[in-house]
Amino acid sequence: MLSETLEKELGQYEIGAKVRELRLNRSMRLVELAAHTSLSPALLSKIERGKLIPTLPTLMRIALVFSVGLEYFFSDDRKKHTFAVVRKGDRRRFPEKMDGKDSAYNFESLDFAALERRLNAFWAEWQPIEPSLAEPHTHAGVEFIYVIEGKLGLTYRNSETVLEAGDTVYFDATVSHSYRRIGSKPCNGLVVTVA
Amino acid sequence: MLSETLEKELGQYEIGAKVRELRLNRSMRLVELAAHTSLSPALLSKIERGKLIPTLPTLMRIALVFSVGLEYFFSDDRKKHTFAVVRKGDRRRFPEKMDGKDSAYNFESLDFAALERRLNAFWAEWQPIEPSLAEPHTHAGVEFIYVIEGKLGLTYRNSETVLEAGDTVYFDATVSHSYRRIGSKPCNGLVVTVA
DNA sequence: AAAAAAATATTCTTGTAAAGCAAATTTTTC
DNA sequence: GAAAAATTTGCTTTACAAGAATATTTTTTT
Repeated sequence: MLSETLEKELGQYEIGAKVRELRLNRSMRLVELAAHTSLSPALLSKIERGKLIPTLPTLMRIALVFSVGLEYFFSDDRKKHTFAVVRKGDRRRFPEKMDGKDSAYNFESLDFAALERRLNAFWAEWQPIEPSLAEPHTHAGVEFIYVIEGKLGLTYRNSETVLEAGDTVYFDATVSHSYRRIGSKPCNGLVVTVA
Repeated sequence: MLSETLEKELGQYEIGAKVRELRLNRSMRLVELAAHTSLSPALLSKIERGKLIPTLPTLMRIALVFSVGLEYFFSDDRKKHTFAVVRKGDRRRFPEKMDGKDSAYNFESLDFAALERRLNAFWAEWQPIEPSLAEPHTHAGVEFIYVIEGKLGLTYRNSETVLEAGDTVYFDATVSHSYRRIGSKPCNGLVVTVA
């Protein structure tokens, strides 16, 4: 029998639902898909209803009919991307304030709440702090920074890079990184992450 | 037996190679991975060498050990994301110039040439033009724009949205879109695309 | 450099669950 | 409401993934 958590982990992908969606989008019958894949309608029915986990060769046959890669079944790219505007004054600002004292960064989320969370953007304002207080952090995906004004120190892995207005940096965010404002002039810019 | 083309199609993903890479990156032995997954070293050996196609539950067990999703094995995201800085003065500018007259946009690529082309960023400067000359275009993925200064008109599908300094917009780039500068003051901003 | 140890690979066997078949049920059409 | 079409369910078969044991290769040790 399949372990409890394992079944749940696999379930999240909704492989069957995706197959059914692909098929119905082309108003194809089970028998037709069966013919194209050399599989039985019964099998396809079970797969679509999540009653059975297909083998990879079987899933590959299905993928070939619909001209999708196997990654289709293991990611959530059935994105309904629309169109979203965030006005300068409508940005959600955070953090609120950390027990009285100001925090090192102020971020304003350019928040595309309704959308798939693949791309996240922030307008950021960096406050002057002790370098030691700049907490290194790590997260999934890649990060991209554009400095609009001021001077920003970015510590990546061990060494610090100084970025000035108009400079850009791109890096793997799974490696620990931290930033700090350098100098007395205001420092802000754009932070974009893609997970 | 497995069909010829089917085997080839599955082979492209190099599932085994990815498993081995994950394991060796953590200098883990087959026996250790076997212990963590409750699978036999022999089985893992076969999988890594492509001698056997694992079932999805088996692959899921492996994925869980390395904290990756199953999509890891079906896409080419074994990204060698390093760390890249583009200085303000080092941007590659384009277009050069279109037969004498200036073009509607000037883009400066914040070019991460060596990296996987998932995220592309540009610094853009929009010139004043006749609305009719703003060619609508379309490309894969999503697009994100942050207006640094000036007033930008973005036509999406049919209607135009006016963006001012600090405003942001995000949209599905597979829908036709075009931009134009509004007013006499300079207009520029950041354009980020994720394909 | 040889021997010992460790790690990986191969072979053969077995058990499980995917895949098929055929009958039953549900849904659609006339 | 009957007939037809499409899908689902239960049962059976069978392919092949997974394991155990053995062999080979690689690495380490003295």
